[in-house]
Amino acid sequence: MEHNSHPMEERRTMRADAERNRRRLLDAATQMFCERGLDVGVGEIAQQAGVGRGTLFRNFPSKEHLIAAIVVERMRESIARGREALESSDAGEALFDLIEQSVGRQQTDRALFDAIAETWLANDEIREIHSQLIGVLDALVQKAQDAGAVRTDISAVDVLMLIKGVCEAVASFQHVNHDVVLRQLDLVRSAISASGVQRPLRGSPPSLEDLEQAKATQGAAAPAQAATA
Amino acid sequence: MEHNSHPMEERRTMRADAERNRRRLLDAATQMFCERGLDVGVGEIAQQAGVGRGTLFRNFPSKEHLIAAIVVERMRESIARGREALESSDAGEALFDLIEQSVGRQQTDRALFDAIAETWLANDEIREIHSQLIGVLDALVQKAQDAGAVRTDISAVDVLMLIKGVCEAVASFQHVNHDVVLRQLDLVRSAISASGVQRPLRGSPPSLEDLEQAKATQGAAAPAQAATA
DNA sequence: CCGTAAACGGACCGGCTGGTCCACTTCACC
DNA sequence: GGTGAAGTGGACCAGCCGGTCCGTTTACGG
Repeated sequence: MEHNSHPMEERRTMRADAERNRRRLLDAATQMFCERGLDVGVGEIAQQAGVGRGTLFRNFPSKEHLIAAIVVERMRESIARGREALESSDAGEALFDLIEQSVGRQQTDRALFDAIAETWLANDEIREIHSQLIGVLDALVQKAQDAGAVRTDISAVDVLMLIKGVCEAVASFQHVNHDVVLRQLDLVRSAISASGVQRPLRGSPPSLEDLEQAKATQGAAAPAQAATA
Repeated sequence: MEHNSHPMEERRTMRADAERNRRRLLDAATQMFCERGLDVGVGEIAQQAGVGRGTLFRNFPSKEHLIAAIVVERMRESIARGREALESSDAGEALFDLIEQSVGRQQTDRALFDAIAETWLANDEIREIHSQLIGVLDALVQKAQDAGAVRTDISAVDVLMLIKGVCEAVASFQHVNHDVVLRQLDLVRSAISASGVQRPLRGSPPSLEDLEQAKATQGAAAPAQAATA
């Protein structure tokens, strides 16, 4: 037995040190990406994790795979927090809290959302998880709307974009005073809350497809285009 | 002519072809940065402009200088549009329009705001222009507040961050359906409009200094510095 | 026209990046 | 403890990047 597990199965067990190193890599990379953006070098990451570059590339076939792994991990966490929020009795507050939490977590994380945006189509796993995330958010928004806390003409995608907006705005003026962030969050709250709605939003509440389809149309154009002078 | 102009003065006149090439470079770079982000190579830019790399580097001592030049140009345009908006009789609408315009212009421009964020401290000229921009925006917000269209507890910086947020959110999910953008703009409008204010914003209206000071604390790490000029 | 300084462009450079390879170490099972 | 496979790490590679240099071309005043 002993090599009992079929070799064709996914790796059954990793050697303890291997697993530990993988974790270290993930942690170091997460931290460094968050602090310094997506283009920190793999060498630096490996060093920070206390392993050699070879180890990094055995665990993650390419830098992109590493990024993808981190993104997946983070999104799983987000989904978990979303599910938790769904349990709350006050859906409105739960939603606002979730938004605030998300921004707070990403506030110092320059790169994570970037990574999602850049890789989400490239990787099936990420697509899948992303749609789960939207699903949870959608349920929460729905619940908050039913509770009368949130205006009824918005969708989870709208909310997601608001969150991303705040994250990005904050990130790009690095380390703004925390008050500024709180104010932005208050403004978001004011934007989506049910009371004080004066005019309906243009268009109709977008769904996940509205993002994916859009992305597809321009996927081809990216690398091409020679000069033509 | 007289080489009348002192040689130490700024270049008085450029040779016609030189000026034309500079313009081409600027245009090509603007377009490419907007479409494909800040890390398109200088070679490609030069090629697209139909000149050699040498020409590029004579006009702009480094890639960063090129970026800075573009940013300055764009910001000047923004300021002009802001001044125009100030003339309007309906300050509220003028402000909303300006926001919508700004987002619209940047919608396909992945990189411009990035560039501002990354270079604004490094380059005195950009700092100066940026503060002018805030000034104009401030006047407009003020006027809209006096007209009762905009809630009184926000500042130009708040508005700027909102604009940036929408731009970034849109940019990172590249080419989202235009409806989604309009909805975000409506949400912003709803957030900052005077009617329907339910609760005051936390903290106090931030000023330009709140951004700069924040930036300064971490400025040490910046890449600039060598560029004395 | 002609002379010349300005402008040009692309060959070239050093450095850095993501990614590969393989001699060596370590774990885990007997 | 012995043994072999799994795991390791750093030397190494190719390609790309921003930036320089210099022989050639071009605009433009006379």
